[in-house]
Amino acid sequence: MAEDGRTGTLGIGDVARRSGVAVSTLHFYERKGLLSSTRTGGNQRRYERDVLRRVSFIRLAQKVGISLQEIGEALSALPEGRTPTVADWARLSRQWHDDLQERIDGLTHLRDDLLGCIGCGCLSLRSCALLNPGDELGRHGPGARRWVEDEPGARRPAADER
Amino acid sequence: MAEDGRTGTLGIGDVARRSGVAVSTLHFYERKGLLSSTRTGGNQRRYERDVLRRVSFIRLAQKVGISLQEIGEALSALPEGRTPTVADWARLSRQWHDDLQERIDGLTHLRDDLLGCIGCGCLSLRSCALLNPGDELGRHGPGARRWVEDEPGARRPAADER
DNA sequence: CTAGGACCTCAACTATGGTTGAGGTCAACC
DNA sequence: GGTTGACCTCAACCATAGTTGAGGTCCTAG
Repeated sequence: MAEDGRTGTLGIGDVARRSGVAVSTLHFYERKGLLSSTRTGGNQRRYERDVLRRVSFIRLAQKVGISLQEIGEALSALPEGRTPTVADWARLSRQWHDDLQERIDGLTHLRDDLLGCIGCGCLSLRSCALLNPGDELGRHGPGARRWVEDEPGARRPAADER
Repeated sequence: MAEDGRTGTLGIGDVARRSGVAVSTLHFYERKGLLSSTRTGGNQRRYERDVLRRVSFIRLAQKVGISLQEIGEALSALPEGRTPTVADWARLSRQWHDDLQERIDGLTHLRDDLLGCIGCGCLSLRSCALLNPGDELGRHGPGARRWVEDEPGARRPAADER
């Protein structure tokens, strides 16, 4: 379908072409509650133009490393029943901005530690700051909880010590 | 098993406790070729002490956002048949450091764009730098290829235009 | 009025990074 | 020498983020 000049609505193919995401991805986002559409009598999706902004926002947030679930929660916090305003988007993006800043700080910290710590081989030492994580980025499960030395002669923890 | 004082080798439980990763994860890493072990007569794994360094390195690299596959490639590029030296680790970590710096640069760029671009609502404009991606972080498939305006009155591309 | 492209649903499949459980063996302590 | 905890394999399962394909319908242009 080409864009409907009268109603200003878009078919899914239009949205895919104009947003750069695959039709299957739009279906997927809709299943996940990130997008919504109305249907024609023939059961085909019609989108309001604001869907393009939503899709842009989703892709952008993903780049920043935010999961679809979190994105969905943020989007669903938008005022219901009306097209989000610039102010709505700005509020959300400020939140993303802060998250982003945190991630940058975490990575920067990690980078500095990497130079000072692994670079010198102390990856093997229990005192290593990197390996006793502040866990800036530890988003994969409980993750690393404890790291000890593996050099002979250094103090060894008792077997039952955590 | 507690650590073997005579041979200096470690059982999988020791490695798990001391590295902070689950036994199942060590199995998994071994299946993926990231770790290796010898076996006792009773088919139980025995690890050299250097495995702790490898595990630390793997977890660290993951934090930096490197996939297990890439980590495996880097590890397999280590000189064969000998325990990696501090210099080997340093070479690898320098590579990670550079990757990390790139990611930081990308995120920083994104953060600045976020303030200047979404913050002002121009997410909807085709000229938006963010939405015509340099794709610093676009690691999810072909990803966004094209983003256009969705405001009435602006130029609209022909239907067959990409 | 018919051909063909666009669209529909649903199920299955991909890859990553693991975890969980069943069923069985090993080994160390009493 | 038996009990118990640590270990083994293998298969199945979880979540995330989608993609692919089968089988069928819609709709628009010629």
